[in-house]
Amino acid sequence: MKPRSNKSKRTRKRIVAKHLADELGVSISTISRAFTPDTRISPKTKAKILEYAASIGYQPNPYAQSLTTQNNTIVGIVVSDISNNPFYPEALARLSDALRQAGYNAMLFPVSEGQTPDDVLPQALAFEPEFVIVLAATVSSQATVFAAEGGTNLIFFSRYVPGSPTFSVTCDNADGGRAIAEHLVECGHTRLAYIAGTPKTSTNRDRWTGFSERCTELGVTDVHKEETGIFSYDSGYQAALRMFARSARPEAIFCANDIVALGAMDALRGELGLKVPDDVSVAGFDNIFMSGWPSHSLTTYNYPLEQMIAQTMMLIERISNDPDYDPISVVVPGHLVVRSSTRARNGQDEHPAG
Amino acid sequence: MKPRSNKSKRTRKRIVAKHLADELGVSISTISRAFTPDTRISPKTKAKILEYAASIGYQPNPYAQSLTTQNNTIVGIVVSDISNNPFYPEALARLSDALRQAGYNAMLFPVSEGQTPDDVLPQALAFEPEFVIVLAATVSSQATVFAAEGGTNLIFFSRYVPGSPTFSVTCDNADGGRAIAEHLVECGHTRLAYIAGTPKTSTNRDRWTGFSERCTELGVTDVHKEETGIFSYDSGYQAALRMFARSARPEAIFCANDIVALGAMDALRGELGLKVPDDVSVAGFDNIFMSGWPSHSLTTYNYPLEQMIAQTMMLIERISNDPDYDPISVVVPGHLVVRSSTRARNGQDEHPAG
DNA sequence: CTGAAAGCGCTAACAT
DNA sequence: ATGTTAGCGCTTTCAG
Repeated sequence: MKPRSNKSKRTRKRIVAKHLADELGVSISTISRAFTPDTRISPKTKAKILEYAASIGYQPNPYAQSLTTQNNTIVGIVVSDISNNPFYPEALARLSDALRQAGYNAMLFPVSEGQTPDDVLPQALAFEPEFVIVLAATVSSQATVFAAEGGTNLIFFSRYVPGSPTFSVTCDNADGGRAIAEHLVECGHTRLAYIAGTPKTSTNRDRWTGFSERCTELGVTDVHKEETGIFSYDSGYQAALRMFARSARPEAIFCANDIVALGAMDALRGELGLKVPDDVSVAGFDNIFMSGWPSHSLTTYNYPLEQMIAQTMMLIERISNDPDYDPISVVVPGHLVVRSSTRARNGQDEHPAG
Repeated sequence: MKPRSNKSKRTRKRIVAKHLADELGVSISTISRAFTPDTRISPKTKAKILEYAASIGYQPNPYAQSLTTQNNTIVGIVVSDISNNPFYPEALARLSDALRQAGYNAMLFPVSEGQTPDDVLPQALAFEPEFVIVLAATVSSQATVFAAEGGTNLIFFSRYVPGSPTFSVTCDNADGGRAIAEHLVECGHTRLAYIAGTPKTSTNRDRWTGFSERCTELGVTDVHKEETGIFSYDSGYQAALRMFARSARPEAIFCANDIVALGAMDALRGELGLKVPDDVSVAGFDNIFMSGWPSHSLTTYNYPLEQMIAQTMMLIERISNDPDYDPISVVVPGHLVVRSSTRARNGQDEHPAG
């Protein structure tokens, strides 16, 4: 975190509070008060100062502010495998936007290849942010403790650490798995299959759990699980090929996410010459924008990104107002989006559930 | 940029240099020297300090550092319409990764709906970053001046401001347009069309210019230009429908980017029942990962993201070492990627040009 | 090679 | 309502 050499261009002259004070014939404190809410200052002088400041482009130095007030506007965002799922970048974009609108500044801490979130978390903690949002990654409980000691709240977005008392905002993955199970069974399918994503992730685990449990409840026991190493197009593609190379072919496939589903679908149609949904139904999870394209028109479970962002911001506000607010897991439900990749029964069709 | 209320959890006790000084029986200055390169300090004490610091997780306060040294590690990244093109998020992710590896910290400044980059740039400038990278957006020359006055270097990524002396790193859009033109003509097409993207962008303009100019050079004069308001799937979809509602249908279409091309392709195949490339050839620009999917297998021009990031980092290093380095425009060439959305002639096929 | 002292730009008591 | 003073945690002369 050490400052870099920064030879000034010409003679970079920064405008500081003293300049305004001299120019307007007031003290430096008064300048400060004009920029600090809930402080005693006459509206007249405040207006005068603000106006002059705007005209010359003065803004209080945030580093000095942080130093004196002992707090700052920075929220760290730790992200990993961002380009793997087209949904993460959007989450990142919206999150940082929401943060900015709430007066925070998002600082990005990408986890590079070969690194773990634990490697980059300290860098984020150096800025002593009130919050660090961990997006699509897991962090050791060790690191969690470090953060807590520094007074930083870790918020897991779209992931959670089971058993560990941390803040998290996730999609209701189990409910999604259940919804898909119901839908496929309703379509009349009895030989089902699941194509998995990254094994150790909570998303993968919970989607499978919800799916298989609901299947059992509905009396469907022929549910195959096909493992893959990772959430990816190619994973889905290869998994589908493997499954259909066997004799017992499924009638319907639920994929761990849309990307995997899209891959599976392309393998089924392109490589195996099967028709979707006539020969096999395919469903995904996330409802990424490509899933709505006519080329795939994928049935899926909508990932409630908007609400998750909103919940995250609410959480941040709550914690900010009450530092002793206890860790909670916010689980946001999504909804089924039926398109034409699953066999429609009785004229049932696009059924916009939300 | 004003600090937010931040009541401490329990009694948040930050570790500061004085603590180490007391504990190790040295002065604060010595602690500082242990973390500052090129300073006189005995290797022994330095090692002792660094070791102890690591054990208790001490890091110098970056705010204090910035205040005293008058420089910082922050690089602002101004981004807009990030979710419109799946390529931007990747650029963002890689850029911030590269920055971090170079010792910088990426701070995100998203341009929200209804805002312009000019609205958020001041927020970035408040942190007095040495650099602000402007991604996929344009900034008024007015704002450019403000930045320069504060000593901040603006670097346009994937955009440039014609005529204005600024730093920019762009893809060779004109070359790409030319390459596609050559390819389509080589395929034997004579009635060509271009589906545009966001009108005022340099990417859209340059791709069209290169394309149309090369067509002319090659003696092909029947080139239609179909405008759209924006780079999007739907733009491509609708534009294709409009074009094919007319009597003079093109034989080949070059789309301003892959997203537009994918939309056009789906309209052609799904809605109009045409075959690609048998009835019409379609080419895009960017080579986003979906373009390689079997479902579309789109011929395109590879966007040299990797090299552009590398060039950007080189630029940053140069400017950092020589603050009077004059503004330059770095233009990075990509290469043609032929897939099966364009009619192959003489057994010509996937021809990996890079 | 190390310590003491000054000061970066600002905010927050404390006076007035 | 405004000015004065004392730091925030660090780096950097300047002494030694």
